[in-house]
Amino acid sequence: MSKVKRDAKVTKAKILQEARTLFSIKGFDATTTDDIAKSSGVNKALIYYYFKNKAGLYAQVMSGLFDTIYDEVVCARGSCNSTTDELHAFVKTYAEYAYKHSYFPALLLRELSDSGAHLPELMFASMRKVFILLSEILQKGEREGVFIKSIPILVHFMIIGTINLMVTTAPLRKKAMEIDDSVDSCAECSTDKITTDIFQTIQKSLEVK
Amino acid sequence: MSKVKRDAKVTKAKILQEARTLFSIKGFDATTTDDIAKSSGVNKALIYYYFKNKAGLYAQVMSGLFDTIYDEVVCARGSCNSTTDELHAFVKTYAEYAYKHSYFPALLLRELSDSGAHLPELMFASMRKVFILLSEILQKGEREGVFIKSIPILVHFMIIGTINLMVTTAPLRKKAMEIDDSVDSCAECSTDKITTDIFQTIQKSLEVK
Amino acid sequence: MSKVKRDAKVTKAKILQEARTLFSIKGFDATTTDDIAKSSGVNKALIYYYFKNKAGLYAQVMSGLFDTIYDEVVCARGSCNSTTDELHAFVKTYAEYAYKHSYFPALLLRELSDSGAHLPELMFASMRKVFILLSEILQKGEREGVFIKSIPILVHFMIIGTINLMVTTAPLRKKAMEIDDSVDSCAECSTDKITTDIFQTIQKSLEVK
Amino acid sequence: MSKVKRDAKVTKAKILQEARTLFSIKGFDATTTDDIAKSSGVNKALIYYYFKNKAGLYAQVMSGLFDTIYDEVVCARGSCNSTTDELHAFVKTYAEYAYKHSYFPALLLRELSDSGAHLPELMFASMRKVFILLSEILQKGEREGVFIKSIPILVHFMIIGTINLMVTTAPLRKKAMEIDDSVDSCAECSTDKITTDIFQTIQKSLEVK
DNA sequence: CATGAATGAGAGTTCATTCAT
DNA sequence: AATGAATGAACTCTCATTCAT
Repeated sequence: MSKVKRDAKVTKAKILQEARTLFSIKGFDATTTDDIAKSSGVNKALIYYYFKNKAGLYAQVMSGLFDTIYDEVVCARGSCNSTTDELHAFVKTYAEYAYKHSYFPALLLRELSDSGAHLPELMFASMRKVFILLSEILQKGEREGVFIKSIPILVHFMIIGTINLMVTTAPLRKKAMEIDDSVDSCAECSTDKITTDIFQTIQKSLEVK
Repeated sequence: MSKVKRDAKVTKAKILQEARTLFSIKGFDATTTDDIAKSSGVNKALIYYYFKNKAGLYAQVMSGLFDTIYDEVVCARGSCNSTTDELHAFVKTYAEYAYKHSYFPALLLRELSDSGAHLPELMFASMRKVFILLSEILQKGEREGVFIKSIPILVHFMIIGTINLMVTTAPLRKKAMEIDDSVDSCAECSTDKITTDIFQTIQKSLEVK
Repeated sequence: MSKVKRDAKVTKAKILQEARTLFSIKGFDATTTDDIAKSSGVNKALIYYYFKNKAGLYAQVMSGLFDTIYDEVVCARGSCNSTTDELHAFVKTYAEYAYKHSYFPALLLRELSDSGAHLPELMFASMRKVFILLSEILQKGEREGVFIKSIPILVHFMIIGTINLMVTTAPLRKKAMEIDDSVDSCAECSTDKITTDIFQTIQKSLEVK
Repeated sequence: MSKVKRDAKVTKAKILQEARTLFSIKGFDATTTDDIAKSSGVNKALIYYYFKNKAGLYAQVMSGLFDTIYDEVVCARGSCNSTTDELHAFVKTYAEYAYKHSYFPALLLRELSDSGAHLPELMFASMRKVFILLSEILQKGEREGVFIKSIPILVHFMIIGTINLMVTTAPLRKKAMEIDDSVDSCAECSTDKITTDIFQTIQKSLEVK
């Protein structure tokens, strides 16, 4: 029994958390294992002991993220009483998650911009699960006659593409506004306003006339 | 007719072209100046002679891209005879450009995922010009009573976000389809189909009832 | 008894020693970190691990030297029983140190010829301490009425300037003598003779008539 | 006949002058041919055309210096009417030259700190000529019975060592004074005062009692 | 006489990774 | 479980020098 209680799980979690933050801020390449070790307050070699190497740590960081978001969407969907509501819940949950964990959009966009070159299997599967969820909602709506037939992946990308860009460009848009406010770049829009607008756009396009 | 090339313009252009390709495939960090020099068939030091440093080369590469796309949109807009047409031209031009120069979406997403941390002024200005273009179209439509009031940046991100993701994920979606084709991920959709769908979605959401 | 060396202190000392030698022979710029690493039998990166960068190593090398000389002078001064003796001890100690560690005058002259452009704070402080020591001796002599009032820095530079030049030009003077011995350039003078001569010169100039 | 009169001599002189300044400020290694070319307003390649290489330029710069100082001392000596006066003229001329052309002491000290490793023959000869001059004065004084027997090289180094250090450390001493003025480092002494003090010191030590 | 284009050889520095304890 | 010491392979950037005109 050691003096200081050193729980492997706690240490590992701390490393994962710091890595997630750093990877999202600086990207995979620009984040060094030294950075992560320092932030986590552990020795660099320990990272290799736990995660084999930098790529292994990255993979673990990434796959954790999508599982969380998947769970949240599933959960939110539970308390809906119409398919339209479910669509709304999807948009709302995703947007709120993205705004709350602003490292997430950065990581996702960067990952997708690689054409999945390094995309670990695990992460791909997790990402896909979220997409399947939306597909199910759209199909259900179609069957019920409340949505017209659509191309699910386009709807999906329209939702998450817009939200992700809004989150990652937030500081940029704020800066732009200070320089030139003649064009509204929604620099101070609330998450709610954005969520609503995106949902309405999607809904209108799916509407059965 | 000399064997030795000593034409600054030609050499510079060659470097820029190879750099563009490499940056888009591997990103800024993972692309080395050695790579670029080798691909361009020039001595590494020449890159520094012309572009001061790696970041300088990157900045020139990026701003060149947006200027090109801006010009193409402006050009396409010229032969339109309604504001709705102009919107269509915007979507179509952007989509076609993105599909044709598939390195572009990767570069853009990667850049935006950095929250503009390294975003050179030059590039920011070029990007903004494209956005302003769309804003003008939307405002004109409003004034004419053919579009409802909208949030330009959301419309913009909806268009380019969707297109960029479709382009960068193309190989990924193809791979996914081979594994599991139960959910349509539009792996073989034509540029035209995608353009049309996106345009219609946007149009419906802007429609005055 | 392990074969592999993992003793930080020993390794660090070895690097410092080799660096000192190389810097004194070739100067800061012409000495490469590769040279130092090779001489020390360590990996180049280890230099950065211990000293942050080349300049940091240099600073450590230099301030170490002055601290040593300071200590030696203080020590020698301890066993003196007159202020004149103390002055003699100063000259003698400095001269003996300079002749024994002949890399030192080279490093010092080179450093001072830079007008302190790169002079690290640490080193400046160490250098100054030696000067203050001499100042104290001179002041004490004044108070006691054995020395006339003098300008300490001039006395200091007269002593160390002469000694340093004698040491660094030793090979040059030997070479010169072989070519033309009509003018005595003291090519084979002993340290003792030089020390005595310098001391007497200074003493005479300080003498109260 | 070209439009703009481009006199080779003028261009060469300009390069030499700028090189002298730069070498004295930054030393041989840290001065780049780019620096010199830019300062001189000429193309880099021209330096190679005129001086073969960087070392050649350096050699030309250096040997020019000592010839000048030699001439000035010889000249000053001409209007003296005692050997003591001649000694005074030597100190005075050297000090004034050093203070006026403050790049000179830096170059000299740096050069001497190399133990003449790179010292070009030409420069060595020029330096030696100045020393011989002093030797002659000292010998003459001895013969006349006004000076005691001395070691010429020590007298020489005492004079030029002190002066050179005073000039090169001027900025350093000024800085030191601002921080701590408890010890006088002669930060604001005039050239005249320094010259006088050095001369008197030397004179006293040579005095026949 | 003068220049812009181009190069080769390295220099300092960084970093993922491993070793020994 | 955890650490400081050590390494090898790269990477960015610099610079003296040369080429072609």
